[in-house]
Amino acid sequence: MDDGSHDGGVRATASILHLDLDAFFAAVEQRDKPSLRGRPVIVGGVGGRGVVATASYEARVFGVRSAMSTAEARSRCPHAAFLSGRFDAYRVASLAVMGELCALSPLVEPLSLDEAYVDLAAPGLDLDVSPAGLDAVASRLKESVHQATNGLTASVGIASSKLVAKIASELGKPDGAVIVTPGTEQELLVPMQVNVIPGVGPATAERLRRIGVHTVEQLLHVSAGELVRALGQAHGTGLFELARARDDRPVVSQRATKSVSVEDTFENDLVDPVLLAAIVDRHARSVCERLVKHRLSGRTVTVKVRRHDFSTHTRSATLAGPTDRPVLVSRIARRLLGEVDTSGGVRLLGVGVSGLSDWIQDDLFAEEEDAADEPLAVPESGPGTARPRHGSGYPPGIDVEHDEHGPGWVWGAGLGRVTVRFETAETGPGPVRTFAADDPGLHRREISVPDEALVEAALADEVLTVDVLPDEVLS
DNA sequence: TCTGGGGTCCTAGGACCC
DNA sequence: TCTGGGGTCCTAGGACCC
Repeated sequence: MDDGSHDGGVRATASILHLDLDAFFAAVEQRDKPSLRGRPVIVGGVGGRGVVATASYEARVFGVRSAMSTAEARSRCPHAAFLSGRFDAYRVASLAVMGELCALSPLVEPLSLDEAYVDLAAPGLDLDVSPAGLDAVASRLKESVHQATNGLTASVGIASSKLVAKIASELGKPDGAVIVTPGTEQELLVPMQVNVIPGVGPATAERLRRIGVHTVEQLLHVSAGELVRALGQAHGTGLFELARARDDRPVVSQRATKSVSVEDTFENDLVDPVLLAAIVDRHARSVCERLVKHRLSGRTVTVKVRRHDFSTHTRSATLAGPTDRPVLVSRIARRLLGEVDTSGGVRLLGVGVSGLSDWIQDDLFAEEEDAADEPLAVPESGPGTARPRHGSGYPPGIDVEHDEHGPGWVWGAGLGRVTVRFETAETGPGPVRTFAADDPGLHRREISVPDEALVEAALADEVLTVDVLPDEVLS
């Protein structure tokens, strides 16, 4: 590759901007409630097991930091205002900020409610990236964020890479802007502690300390091989490059969601299995609500248990096809919970779904209504594309995940036959049967017929999935 | 005074297939 | 009869980020 840049793909111009709102949650509270201005404000969990999400600068003077337990924050700063947070308000403010960023460039990558990267050299954009030009960009942006949010301040870093832009915005805090001239990145990093590099947390810092590394300068003297030995392949080679300010990660605007989860830490440890199962149900419902809202479904259900001693355990199971059904997620999650010893008390309980698909059968139906004359496509994904339907008279105790495409889909596809595959989560694929597609009672009647796989599943209280597939897909 | 909730990515071992 | 190696999927745990 010969594009004039040989520094691990780092750009020749400072065209990546990182914006970070100052003490965001606390700043929104102070903005909306004048009596809090100039006072220490701490937003986070206010219960006995809460932690600090954001401390205002007035509270930081007393040593209060993010991720500190609220109990410790109270002892350090008893006169602070402790607030549990108003996420709707934070979301509104965040959207306003992201709007200003999108006005600056079409390529914006939000990292959280209060942080984002912006590509100042996005295709079609013709910004002045000279030092004077970047100064103007930064001050105009800070001003427009201030306006759009009714008074919030942000810090801005601009550099030739994500790594350095982020470190630069941190240096600018609060309410500042730091522009790093291309070519000077390395000298900026060298005197810093290794933990300024994003990805170097307490565990990595401790491993580095053990090989005598505290600063970036010292990190430069460690070979790639030695770093890989100490930190593993990905982290080792990654850190070797970052220490040299070599970072060619692009700004990526939309990243797909990989998982959805809900968890809850209890004021007191719970032991009652009935209560725990009820909480699993509640979490499963709320996870599925969010899946539906985002038009997603997922194949892998995970239960997370943090026990009285803070040890954390997960159990997961993967279905043949994706689901967004609370009863199914709940059923599996309950079973997984049963595999964990909870007799000593449970501190935290969570339910998550991953292995997400962005399609569900409802999408297909909706499209078909709009384009009824289009040939009906069979989803490439194969099994598990059918939308579940409730109350179809299955044998008691059997939960059917996938069932019955309905006439609009399978029959409209003009196929002569459909294939039904019986499958349980435990035993894998069961019998495969083919039916004439024009039998209107086919699914209901066949599924009601006692079938070995069905009976076994019912007796074992297992999850049953029935995939309805056109012949071509199955073969 | 013990350690939130929502995520992402990585590692390592085993199963399974070619 | 013995000996493989690579790729993919799944599971459990851990580090890290805001």
